[in-house]
Amino acid sequence: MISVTLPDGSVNEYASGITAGEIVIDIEGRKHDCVAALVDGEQKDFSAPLDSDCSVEGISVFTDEGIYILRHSAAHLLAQAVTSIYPNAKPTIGPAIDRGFYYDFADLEDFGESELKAVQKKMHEFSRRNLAVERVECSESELNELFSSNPYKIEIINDKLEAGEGSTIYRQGEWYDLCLGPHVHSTAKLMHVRLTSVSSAFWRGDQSREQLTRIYGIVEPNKDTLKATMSAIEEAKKRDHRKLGKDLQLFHVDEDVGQGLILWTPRGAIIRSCLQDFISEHLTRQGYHQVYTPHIGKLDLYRKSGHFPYYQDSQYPPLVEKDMMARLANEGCSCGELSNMMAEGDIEGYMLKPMNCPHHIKIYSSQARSYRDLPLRLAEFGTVYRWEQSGEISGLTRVRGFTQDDAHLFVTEDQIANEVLGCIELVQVIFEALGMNDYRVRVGLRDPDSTKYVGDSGKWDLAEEACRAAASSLGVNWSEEPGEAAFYGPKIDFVVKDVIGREWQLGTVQVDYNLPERFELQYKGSDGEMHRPVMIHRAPFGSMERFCGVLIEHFAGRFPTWLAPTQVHVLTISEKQVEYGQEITSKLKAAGIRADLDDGDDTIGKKIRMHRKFQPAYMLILGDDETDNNTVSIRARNGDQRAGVPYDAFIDELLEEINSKRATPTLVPPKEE
RNA sequence: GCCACCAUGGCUUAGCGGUAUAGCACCUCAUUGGUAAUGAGGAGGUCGCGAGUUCAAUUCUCGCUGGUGGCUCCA
Repeated sequence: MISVTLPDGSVNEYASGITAGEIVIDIEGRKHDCVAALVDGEQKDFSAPLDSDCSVEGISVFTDEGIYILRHSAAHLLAQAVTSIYPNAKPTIGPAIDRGFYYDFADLEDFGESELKAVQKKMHEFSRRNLAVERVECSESELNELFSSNPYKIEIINDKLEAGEGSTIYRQGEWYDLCLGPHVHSTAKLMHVRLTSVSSAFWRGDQSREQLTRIYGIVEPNKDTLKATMSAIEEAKKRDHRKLGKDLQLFHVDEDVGQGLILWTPRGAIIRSCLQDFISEHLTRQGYHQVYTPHIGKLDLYRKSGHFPYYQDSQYPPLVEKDMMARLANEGCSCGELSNMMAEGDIEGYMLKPMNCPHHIKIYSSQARSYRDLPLRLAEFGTVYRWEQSGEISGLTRVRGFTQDDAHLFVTEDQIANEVLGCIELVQVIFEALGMNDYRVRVGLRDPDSTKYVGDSGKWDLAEEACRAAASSLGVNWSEEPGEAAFYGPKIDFVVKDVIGREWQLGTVQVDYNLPERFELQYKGSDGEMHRPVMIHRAPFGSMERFCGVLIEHFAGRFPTWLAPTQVHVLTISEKQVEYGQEITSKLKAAGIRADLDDGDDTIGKKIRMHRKFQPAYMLILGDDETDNNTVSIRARNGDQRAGVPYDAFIDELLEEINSKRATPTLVPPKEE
C-alpha cells in the first residue's frame, strides 16, 4: 500500500502500482476535466504507475498547464495525420504555443491551405478511433532504430541526450513520436481541433538550415470553448488596424510610393496631430526644448555614430552625388566596389537618417556647455527610415519610414536616475490617459559574462539601478532581462499586444554612454574641469505609426472624443432643417469642434447607417422638434439617445469632455431600467 | 530575404481560353422621411504591371510589384 496526499490535504491509502489517472478519478469523479496528473509537483500521464508515497492532483484542461498538454497532444495528432497522408513527410518538432500548437515537417513540399482540410479530417478520424496514447521507455539504440529514417529526430537524440542515455516515445495506433510528455491518455480528447494556417520555418530557427513546412492549429476542450475561440478570432480580425484604417479612412499605403511608407490621410492625420499636441504639452511642462532636424545627413556623421557601415543592411542605400556616380560608372566601378569605397570613407554621400540622435548631438555640441545647461532635453518628432525586410512589413506596425516622438537628454551622471524617472512618468501619463493598462515593461540589463559593453561597470551598476527603480515605481509588471541591454547602456522597454496577439515594442528609455564618447561631448563642471555627459534616448510612443496602429485596435476604431477624427456628425431629418443644421454645424466648428454635416435627402435611418462607419463620438439628429426649440437630439455610438438638449449646453458639455480627454464618451447616460 | 497563398471599378465580390457579374458607395430624378438601408434611372473596369503560349488571355506559363499568414531579422 502507498499513502497518497490529496489536494485537500487528506491522505488516502492505495494499492501500490495504482495509476495516477485512477487516483484523479477517485478525487475528481468520472466526469473530471483533467488531462494529466501532478505527482509530487511533477506532470505525469494518467497511465503513470505509482509505487511509493506521494501527493497527487489532477491537471484541469482549463488551467494553463492543462491546455498546454492538450495542445501538445494535438500537435502529435497532427503529425500522425500528416504522415498517414504524406508518408514521406518527416515530423521534426511540434510544440504547444500560447494560441494553439504547430508542427514542423520536412519533405512536405507544395503543401498549402487547401491541403489543410484533408489533414484535419484525418485528425478527426484518428480522434474518433479513441486511440490510447502510450508512453514507452526506449534505450538509445532503440531510439536510433525507431527514427532511423528521420534525420531530424536523430539530430535531436544526438544533441539532447547523453551518450548511452535513453528516452521515451509516445505511441498512438501505428504512429509514435520522440517525446517527454505528458500527454492526454486518448486521442478522443482531441476532437475539437482546427487547423488554421500553413507557413514555413527554418529547422531550429536557423536561416542557413533546411526550410520546413509549419502547420498551425488550435484545439479546445469542448465544442463551446472551440466556438468561443473561433468567434474571438473573428472579432479580433474586425479590429485589425489595417482593415479599420481603410474603413475609417485613416491612412493609405500605395505601392507606387513604396512598401511600408505611410500616407496619413486627413482623418488619420487628425489622430496623429492630437497625440503630438498632447505630447508637446508634456514636453513643455517637463522642460524639454523642441528642435527640428533634416531627414538626411552626411555618411561621415553616421560613420562617427557607428551606424554606417555596421547597420548598412537595415538602412536605405546612401545617396551619392550624381556627378560622382557618373565618374565612377565611366571608370567601370562595380556596385560592390562602390559599396566598399563608401564603407571605407573614400566616397562621401548622404544617408536617410536611421535615427535622430546624431543630429541632436550636433545641436548639443553647437555650443560650449556647462553643468548649468544640464540636463539639456532636446525633443523632436523625427522621421527616420529603415530598410526592413520586405516580408516583415505590415500595416502601421512595421514600416520603412516612421516618426519617433524622440528626445535626447544630455545629463550628468548623478542626474541619470531622476531623468529616467521623468521619462517613465511621461509614458505612464500617456498610457493612463488612453486607458492602455495591458502592457508589460522589460528592463534590459547587461549580460554579466559579456565584454561587448562600453562604459565602466561602476557606471553601469548605477544606471541599471536607476532603471530598476524607475520601472518598479510604475506599479505594473516588469521583468529584468539580463543580456537585453543595448551595448551602449541599459534600457526600459514598453511592450503591448495587438489584437492577434503579436507583441510590439512601443516606448523605450535607454541610457547611453557610447555616443557621448564617440562624439567627444563635453561640459564644464562646477569644478572647472571638462566632463562627459551621459545621454538618455527616449520615445514614449516609440513611433507615431506603430502607436496609432496599436491605438486603432485598442479602441476598435471608436476613439475617445478628443481623438476622434470627426467628433460630431450632424444629420438632418428633412430639408426643413437644412438651415438649422448648417447653423449648428458652423457653431460647432467655431467652437473648435470637428463636425460634419449631412443635410442630404436620405432618410434618417440611412444617414445613421452611413455615418456610423466613421465612428464619430456623437451624432446629432435634427428634426422639427429640435429646430423649433433650439435643441439637439444626441445619439451615442451604441444607439442610446438624449433628446431636447439646448445646443449651447451640448457644446459646453462636449468641450468639457474633449478638454478632459476622457477615454470614453459620456454625454449620453446609459438608459435606466 | 525565405516558404505558402492571394491581386477583378472607391469598397466587398461572381466568373471564365473568345475583352466581365452583383451589392454598397457615387451622380440624376422622384420622395420630405424621426434614430442601423425610400424608390427609379445613370455613370464608372484595357480584370496589379511586363513578357510568353494561343487564331484569341482577365482566365494558362514565367518574371516583377504589392498584399496576407508565418519564419528569419529588428541599432
